[in-house]
Amino acid sequence: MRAKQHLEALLKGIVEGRGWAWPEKAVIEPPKERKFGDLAANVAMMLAREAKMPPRRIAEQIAEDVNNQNDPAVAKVEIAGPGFLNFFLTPQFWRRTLEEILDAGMKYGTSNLGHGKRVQVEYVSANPTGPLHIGHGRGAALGDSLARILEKTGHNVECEYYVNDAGRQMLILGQSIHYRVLQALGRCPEEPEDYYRGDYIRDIAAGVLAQYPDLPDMEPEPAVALCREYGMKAILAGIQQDLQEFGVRHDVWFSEASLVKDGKVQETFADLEARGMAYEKDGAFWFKSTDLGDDKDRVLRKSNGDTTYFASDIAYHDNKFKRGFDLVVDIWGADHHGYVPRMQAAVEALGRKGGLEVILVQLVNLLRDGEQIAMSTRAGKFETLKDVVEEVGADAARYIFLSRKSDSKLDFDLELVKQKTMDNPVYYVQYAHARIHSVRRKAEELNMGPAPIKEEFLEKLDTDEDMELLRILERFPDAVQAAAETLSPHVISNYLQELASNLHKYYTMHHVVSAEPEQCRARLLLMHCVAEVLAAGLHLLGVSAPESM
RNA sequence: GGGCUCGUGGCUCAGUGGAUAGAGCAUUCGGCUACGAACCGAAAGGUCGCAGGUUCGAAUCCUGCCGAGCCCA
Repeated sequence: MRAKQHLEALLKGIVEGRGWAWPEKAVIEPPKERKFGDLAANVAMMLAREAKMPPRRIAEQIAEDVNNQNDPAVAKVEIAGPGFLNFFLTPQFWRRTLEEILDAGMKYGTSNLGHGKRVQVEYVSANPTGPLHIGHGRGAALGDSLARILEKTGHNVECEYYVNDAGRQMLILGQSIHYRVLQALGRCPEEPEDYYRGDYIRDIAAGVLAQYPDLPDMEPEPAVALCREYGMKAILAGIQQDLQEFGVRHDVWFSEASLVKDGKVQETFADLEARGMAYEKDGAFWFKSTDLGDDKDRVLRKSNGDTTYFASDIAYHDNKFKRGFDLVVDIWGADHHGYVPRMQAAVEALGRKGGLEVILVQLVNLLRDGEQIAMSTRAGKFETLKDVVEEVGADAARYIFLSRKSDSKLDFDLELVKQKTMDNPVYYVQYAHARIHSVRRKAEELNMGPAPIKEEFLEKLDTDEDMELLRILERFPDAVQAAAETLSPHVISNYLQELASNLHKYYTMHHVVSAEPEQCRARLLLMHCVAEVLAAGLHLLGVSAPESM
């Protein structure tokens, strides 16, 4: 981060000094190979057209200016390939990273990218009709981690769970429970056409019966309503507990029914109509989504007076923006992807174009020893999130979810995730952290502690492996920022993988405790900083950083 | 039939306009009488689904096709 900024400022001055505009697409980034230096700039190539000169000629002129400036951070600059400027920075420059990490501690990597922008992240939002399954876990891990990353980069974040407590599914839930109540009493009720068959329904039925003994003798309609309310509360309480045990935070639990009750849906209808984005036709009320690129207009209120699911969703998003969020991030299952253009159109119709980001999370394929485990809430066959977390642990589950892009489907093999091998990289990263603490404990027994930031110690960090670790540490803020910009936590897990790998290599090649005292203390300082960054990164993923394993 | 997403070594995945495409697993070989071997080193393994196009340069952008998954009709 610091290195990038430093070079960009330097180069900008030079480029503008020569009368060229700094090209928007110019980048400064670590090259693929170490021999090309610490950071490479492609600015000369980007300028070729404007300057009407071959890229290498431009690069030569820039390099000359760089050399004339005698910048203390730049050891040398080379021109290579089609016109890259390859920068080699001084060890002193890289070592300053340690001071930054010591000063910032767990706050290292924090930035003000978001400028306090208000962001809502809505995730999980599963219907309260059954326990969370493994697919919800993926959305949960992603949403929670994104919230942490956005907060670290200067956004003001609020996490929300939308409770779909108003629709037909809730009626079916009530009917399912009622059916099981009657069945438990041996009354042979008629089997509903469509109902939730999971065992948890029987448990809820037993609970509601214990609390309302006269339930079986009530008229069906109030009885089902009672079952519905009781069941929803019970299931929601279970969901909340599962999420808590998974380490996931929601600030607000927002009820769909409250929107309907408060007349928000009608308000939004009126708003859309006033904007010319909705109309009455054939007794129904329509959203004019074709104006915004959808392939057909969508019904908001059917001719029988019922409002659609989409209608309350529009009202819900309207409400979100009215609560003052600058950006709303929704995390949905990929099976809802057909819904995205419609929702985006609705947001645009409300005058909030660009205010909604939808992240689609692909399916999780749950396996055991390579064999697929069937999942279906309705049929009651699924491995719940709770069971999976109990079996493999929250850390391992979260890390697997967050180490892959959310838009590719994921095989989650319970046996592989339990294994402590590189098939399950969470242990690799955690082990690096634990190892450092093990060294620290050993050093403490000998009354050795990390060196202070002083040149006589710092200059002991002079091997290739020292430099490589320093360069990676320096890049952590870049990784956090990239993760925030692309809403991709897997950028962090990739980074941690690389840092851990280099730490393990360092550990094997350079002994700490048995080195001579100044060397030892310098290395303890470096290791301490690596541990801090590992912990900070793992924290962004919601994964623990154990001191021993 | 229309749409969305994906297609990268045997397997799981990074890389989304830059230099000789990277990791891990699996395979083969090597490394603990020094801080934790849940580790490290080395070898081998790829026409980046296929075909065109855009440009100084394409795994990356565009078009068409093939294949997988999902959604809508």
